[in-house]
Amino acid sequence: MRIGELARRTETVPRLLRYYEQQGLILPSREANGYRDYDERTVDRVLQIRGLLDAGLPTRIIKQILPCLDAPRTIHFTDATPEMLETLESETERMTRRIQCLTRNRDAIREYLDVVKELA
Amino acid sequence: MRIGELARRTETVPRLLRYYEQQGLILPSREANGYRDYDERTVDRVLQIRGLLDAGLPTRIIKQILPCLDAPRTIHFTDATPEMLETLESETERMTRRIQCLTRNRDAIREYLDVVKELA
DNA sequence: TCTATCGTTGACATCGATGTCAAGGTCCAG
DNA sequence: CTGGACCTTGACATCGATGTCAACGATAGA
Repeated sequence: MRIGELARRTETVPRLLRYYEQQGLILPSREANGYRDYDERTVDRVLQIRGLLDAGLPTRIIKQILPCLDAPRTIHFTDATPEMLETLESETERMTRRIQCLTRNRDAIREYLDVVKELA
Repeated sequence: MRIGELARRTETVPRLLRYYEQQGLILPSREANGYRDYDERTVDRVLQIRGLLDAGLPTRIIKQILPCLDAPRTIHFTDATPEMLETLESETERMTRRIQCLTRNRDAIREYLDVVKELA
Protein backbone atom coordinates (compact mmCIF):
# COMPACT_ATOMS: atom_id res chain seq x y z
CA MET A 1 0.00 0.00 0.00
CA ARG A 2 1.07 3.57 -0.57
CA ILE A 3 1.85 6.21 1.99
CA GLY A 4 -1.50 7.95 1.75
CA GLU A 5 -3.47 4.84 2.54
CA LEU A 6 -1.17 3.90 5.39
CA ALA A 7 -1.56 7.39 6.79
CA ARG A 8 -5.32 7.11 6.69
CA ARG A 9 -5.36 3.68 8.25
CA THR A 10 -3.07 4.71 11.08
CA GLU A 11 -4.62 8.14 11.53
CA THR A 12 -1.34 9.89 10.93
CA VAL A 13 0.01 11.89 8.03
CA PRO A 14 2.53 11.03 5.32
CA ARG A 15 5.02 13.45 6.83
CA LEU A 16 5.29 11.37 9.98
CA LEU A 17 5.62 8.09 8.14
CA ARG A 18 8.57 9.52 6.25
CA TYR A 19 10.01 10.74 9.52
CA TYR A 20 9.69 7.33 11.14
CA GLU A 21 11.42 5.83 8.15
CA GLN A 22 14.20 8.37 8.46
CA GLN A 23 14.57 7.35 12.12
CA GLY A 24 14.85 3.74 11.04
CA LEU A 25 11.56 2.60 12.53
CA ILE A 26 10.05 1.37 9.30
CA LEU A 27 11.61 0.40 5.99
CA PRO A 28 9.16 0.27 3.10
CA SER A 29 10.08 -1.16 -0.26
CA ARG A 30 9.69 0.93 -3.36
CA GLU A 31 7.51 0.63 -6.40
CA ALA A 32 9.12 0.94 -9.81
CA ASN A 33 8.22 4.62 -9.87
CA GLY A 34 9.86 5.34 -6.54
CA TYR A 35 6.68 5.39 -4.46
CA ARG A 36 6.96 3.81 -1.04
CA ASP A 37 5.26 0.44 -0.77
CA TYR A 38 4.15 -0.70 2.68
CA ASP A 39 3.02 -4.18 3.55
CA GLU A 40 0.08 -5.00 5.76
CA ARG A 41 2.08 -5.55 8.94
CA THR A 42 3.26 -1.97 8.81
CA VAL A 43 -0.16 -0.79 9.93
CA ASP A 44 0.24 -2.45 13.32
CA ARG A 45 3.80 -1.37 13.53
CA VAL A 46 2.92 2.25 13.01
CA LEU A 47 0.14 2.02 15.57
CA GLN A 48 2.66 0.60 17.99
CA ILE A 49 5.08 3.39 17.23
CA ARG A 50 2.36 5.95 17.81
CA GLY A 51 1.43 4.35 21.09
CA LEU A 52 5.00 4.28 22.31
CA LEU A 53 5.67 7.83 21.19
CA ASP A 54 2.48 8.96 22.84
CA ALA A 55 3.62 7.12 25.95
CA GLY A 56 6.71 9.27 26.02
CA LEU A 57 9.37 7.01 24.53
CA PRO A 58 11.77 8.59 22.07
CA THR A 59 12.26 7.11 18.59
CA ARG A 60 15.80 6.15 19.57
CA ILE A 61 14.47 3.72 22.17
CA ILE A 62 11.50 2.62 20.11
CA LYS A 63 13.92 1.56 17.44
CA GLN A 64 15.52 -0.83 19.88
CA ILE A 65 12.24 -2.09 21.23
CA LEU A 66 10.45 -2.80 17.98
CA PRO A 67 12.50 -5.83 16.91
CA CYS A 68 11.52 -7.53 20.18
CA LEU A 69 7.85 -6.94 19.59
CA ASP A 70 7.97 -7.76 15.94
CA ALA A 71 8.51 -11.45 16.19
CA PRO A 72 8.36 -12.62 19.80
CA ARG A 73 8.80 -16.18 18.63
CA THR A 74 11.70 -15.61 16.31
CA ILE A 75 14.28 -14.02 18.46
CA HIS A 76 17.37 -12.67 16.79
CA PHE A 77 20.29 -13.42 19.01
CA THR A 78 22.61 -11.43 16.88
CA ASP A 79 21.20 -8.03 17.76
CA ALA A 80 20.86 -8.82 21.45
CA THR A 81 24.05 -7.18 22.62
CA PRO A 82 24.60 -6.87 26.36
CA GLU A 83 24.23 -3.11 26.23
CA MET A 84 20.97 -3.41 24.40
CA LEU A 85 19.64 -5.89 26.91
CA GLU A 86 20.56 -3.47 29.61
CA THR A 87 18.85 -0.65 27.80
CA LEU A 88 15.73 -2.74 27.55
CA GLU A 89 15.98 -3.75 31.19
CA SER A 90 16.18 -0.19 32.39
CA GLU A 91 13.56 0.88 29.91
CA THR A 92 11.04 -1.60 31.26
CA GLU A 93 11.71 -0.20 34.70
CA ARG A 94 11.09 3.30 33.45
CA MET A 95 7.90 2.10 31.84
CA THR A 96 6.77 0.51 35.06
CA ARG A 97 7.36 3.71 36.95
CA ARG A 98 5.54 5.61 34.27
CA ILE A 99 2.62 3.22 34.45
CA GLN A 100 2.42 3.62 38.19
CA CYS A 101 2.56 7.36 37.98
CA LEU A 102 -0.04 7.49 35.25
CA THR A 103 -2.32 5.12 37.10
CA ARG A 104 -2.03 7.00 40.34
CA ASN A 105 -2.82 10.30 38.74
CA ARG A 106 -5.56 8.98 36.53
CA ASP A 107 -7.28 7.42 39.51
CA ALA A 108 -6.99 10.66 41.41
CA ILE A 109 -8.60 12.57 38.58
CA ARG A 110 -11.28 9.92 38.23
CA GLU A 111 -12.05 10.22 41.90
CA TYR A 112 -12.22 13.96 41.62
CA LEU A 113 -14.55 13.74 38.65
CA ASP A 114 -16.74 11.24 40.43
CA VAL A 115 -17.10 13.47 43.44
CA VAL A 116 -17.91 16.47 41.28
CA LYS A 117 -20.48 14.48 39.35
CA GLU A 118 -22.11 13.26 42.49
CA LEU A 119 -22.63 16.82 43.61
CA ALA A 120 -24.21 17.83 40.35
CA MET B 1 13.17 26.53 51.08
CA ARG B 2 15.12 28.08 48.25
CA ILE B 3 15.30 26.96 44.67
CA GLY B 4 18.59 25.12 44.96
CA GLU B 5 17.41 22.90 47.76
CA LEU B 6 14.14 22.16 46.01
CA ALA B 7 16.08 21.25 42.89
CA ARG B 8 18.26 18.84 44.82
CA ARG B 9 15.33 17.27 46.60
CA THR B 10 13.38 16.76 43.39
CA GLU B 11 16.38 15.80 41.31
CA THR B 12 15.79 18.60 38.86
CA VAL B 13 17.57 21.87 38.24
CA PRO B 14 16.62 25.44 39.09
CA ARG B 15 16.05 26.21 35.44
CA LEU B 16 13.13 23.80 35.29
CA LEU B 17 11.57 25.02 38.50
CA ARG B 18 11.53 28.52 37.07
CA TYR B 19 10.05 27.18 33.88
CA TYR B 20 7.28 25.37 35.75
CA GLU B 21 6.54 28.56 37.57
CA GLN B 22 6.39 30.44 34.30
CA GLN B 23 3.91 27.84 33.08
CA GLY B 24 1.80 28.42 36.16
CA LEU B 25 2.42 25.03 37.72
CA ILE B 26 3.92 26.31 40.94
CA LEU B 27 3.77 29.70 42.61
CA PRO B 28 6.42 30.24 45.25
CA SER B 29 6.36 33.21 47.56
CA ARG B 30 9.34 35.51 47.72
CA GLU B 31 11.77 36.34 50.44
CA ALA B 32 12.49 39.98 51.16
CA ASN B 33 15.47 39.84 48.86
CA GLY B 34 13.52 38.46 45.91
CA TYR B 35 14.60 34.85 46.32
CA ARG B 36 11.89 32.28 45.67
CA ASP B 37 10.60 30.61 48.79
CA TYR B 38 9.02 27.18 48.41
CA ASP B 39 7.04 25.39 51.07
CA GLU B 40 7.33 21.72 51.89
CA ARG B 41 4.36 20.58 49.80
CA THR B 42 6.07 21.84 46.68
CA VAL B 43 8.45 18.90 46.76
CA ASP B 44 5.65 16.44 46.11
CA ARG B 45 4.08 18.74 43.62
CA VAL B 46 7.25 18.95 41.58
CA LEU B 47 7.67 15.19 41.70
CA GLN B 48 4.14 14.87 40.44
CA ILE B 49 4.83 17.35 37.67
CA ARG B 50 7.94 15.42 36.69
CA GLY B 51 6.02 12.18 36.61
CA LEU B 52 3.25 13.59 34.48
CA LEU B 53 5.66 15.27 32.11
CA ASP B 54 7.62 12.09 31.84
CA ALA B 55 4.38 10.30 31.13
CA GLY B 56 3.84 12.53 28.16
CA LEU B 57 1.38 15.12 29.42
CA PRO B 58 2.03 18.72 28.43
CA THR B 59 2.29 21.47 31.03
CA ARG B 60 -0.93 22.95 29.71
CA ILE B 61 -2.86 19.86 30.81
CA ILE B 62 -0.86 19.34 33.96
CA LYS B 63 -1.86 22.80 35.00
CA GLN B 64 -5.49 21.75 34.85
CA ILE B 65 -4.91 18.46 36.58
CA LEU B 66 -2.86 19.65 39.54
CA PRO B 67 -5.63 21.45 41.40
CA CYS B 68 -7.59 18.20 41.46
CA LEU B 69 -4.73 16.28 42.97
CA ASP B 70 -3.77 18.99 45.38
CA ALA B 71 -6.68 18.74 47.71
CA PRO B 72 -8.92 15.84 46.85
CA ARG B 73 -11.06 16.62 49.84
CA THR B 74 -11.39 20.31 49.31
CA ILE B 75 -12.87 20.60 45.90
CA HIS B 76 -13.11 24.01 44.36
CA PHE B 77 -16.37 24.18 42.50
CA THR B 78 -15.51 27.51 41.05
CA ASP B 79 -12.79 26.31 38.73
CA ALA B 80 -14.67 23.21 37.63
CA THR B 81 -16.05 24.59 34.41
CA PRO B 82 -17.82 22.16 32.07
CA GLU B 83 -15.05 22.43 29.50
CA MET B 84 -12.47 21.65 32.09
CA LEU B 85 -14.37 18.62 33.28
CA GLU B 86 -14.54 17.48 29.72
CA THR B 87 -10.84 18.01 29.29
CA LEU B 88 -10.18 15.94 32.36
CA GLU B 89 -12.64 13.27 31.22
CA SER B 90 -10.92 12.87 27.88
CA GLU B 91 -7.52 13.12 29.46
CA THR B 92 -8.23 10.20 31.77
CA GLU B 93 -9.23 8.21 28.73
CA ARG B 94 -6.00 9.12 27.02
CA MET B 95 -4.12 8.10 30.13
CA THR B 96 -5.90 4.78 30.22
CA ARG B 97 -4.99 4.09 26.64
CA ARG B 98 -1.45 5.10 27.36
CA ILE B 99 -1.32 2.79 30.35
CA GLN B 100 -2.61 -0.09 28.29
CA CYS B 101 -0.14 0.56 25.53
CA LEU B 102 2.75 0.89 27.95
CA THR B 103 1.75 -2.24 29.82
CA ARG B 104 1.36 -4.27 26.68
CA ASN B 105 4.72 -3.26 25.35
CA ARG B 106 6.51 -3.52 28.63
CA ASP B 107 5.22 -7.05 29.09
CA ALA B 108 6.31 -7.94 25.60
CA ILE B 109 9.80 -6.66 26.27
CA ARG B 110 9.85 -8.46 29.61
CA GLU B 111 8.88 -11.67 27.91
CA TYR B 112 11.56 -11.15 25.31
CA LEU B 113 14.15 -10.51 27.97
CA ASP B 114 13.06 -13.55 29.93
CA VAL B 115 13.41 -15.79 26.91
CA VAL B 116 16.81 -14.39 26.09
CA LYS B 117 17.94 -14.86 29.68
CA GLU B 118 16.73 -18.43 29.74
CA LEU B 119 18.89 -19.17 26.76
CA ALA B 120 21.98 -17.68 28.31
C1' DT C 1 36.56 42.36 53.25
C1' DC C 2 37.32 39.02 49.91
C1' DT C 3 35.54 35.20 47.58
C1' DA C 4 32.76 31.30 46.61
C1' DT C 5 28.22 30.03 46.21
C1' DC C 6 23.73 30.92 45.36
C1' DG C 7 20.05 33.71 43.74
C1' DT C 8 17.72 37.02 40.06
C1' DT C 9 16.11 38.04 34.99
C1' DG C 10 16.53 37.70 30.14
C1' DA C 11 18.16 36.04 25.90
C1' DC C 12 19.55 32.66 22.88
C1' DA C 13 20.54 27.62 21.59
C1' DT C 14 19.26 22.86 21.19
C1' DC C 15 16.60 18.73 20.58
C1' DG C 16 12.80 15.75 19.13
C1' DA C 17 8.38 15.64 16.96
C1' DT C 18 5.73 17.83 13.68
C1' DG C 19 3.88 21.49 10.24
C1' DT C 20 4.44 23.59 5.91
C1' DC C 21 5.98 24.75 1.54
C1' DA C 22 8.36 24.46 -3.00
C1' DA C 23 9.51 22.16 -7.22
C1' DG C 24 8.85 18.45 -9.54
C1' DG C 25 7.31 13.47 -11.16
C1' DT C 26 3.24 9.90 -11.55
C1' DC C 27 -1.31 8.36 -12.24
C1' DC C 28 -5.91 8.33 -13.59
C1' DA C 29 -10.54 9.94 -15.01
C1' DG C 30 -12.84 12.72 -18.22
C1' DC D 1 -4.00 15.27 -23.29
C1' DT D 2 -5.18 17.68 -19.38
C1' DG D 3 -6.42 18.59 -14.45
C1' DG D 4 -6.52 17.02 -10.02
C1' DA D 5 -4.94 13.88 -6.66
C1' DC D 6 -1.05 11.60 -5.16
C1' DC D 7 3.85 10.79 -4.79
C1' DT D 8 9.04 12.34 -4.38
C1' DT D 9 12.97 15.09 -1.86
C1' DG D 10 14.61 18.90 0.64
C1' DA D 11 14.44 22.95 3.26
C1' DC D 12 12.75 25.73 6.67
C1' DA D 13 9.44 26.84 10.63
C1' DT D 14 7.26 25.79 14.94
C1' DC D 15 6.41 24.06 19.52
C1' DG D 16 7.41 22.36 24.15
C1' DA D 17 10.99 21.05 27.27
C1' DT D 18 15.49 22.00 28.46
C1' DG D 19 20.55 23.74 28.31
C1' DT D 20 23.52 27.55 28.62
C1' DC D 21 25.24 31.98 29.23
C1' DA D 22 25.59 36.89 30.61
C1' DA D 23 25.22 40.47 33.92
C1' DC D 24 24.07 41.35 38.16
C1' DG D 25 22.59 41.19 43.41
C1' DA D 26 22.61 38.50 47.99
C1' DT D 27 24.74 35.48 51.46
C1' DA D 28 27.91 33.41 54.20
C1' DG D 29 32.35 31.71 55.74
C1' DA D 30 37.73 32.44 55.98
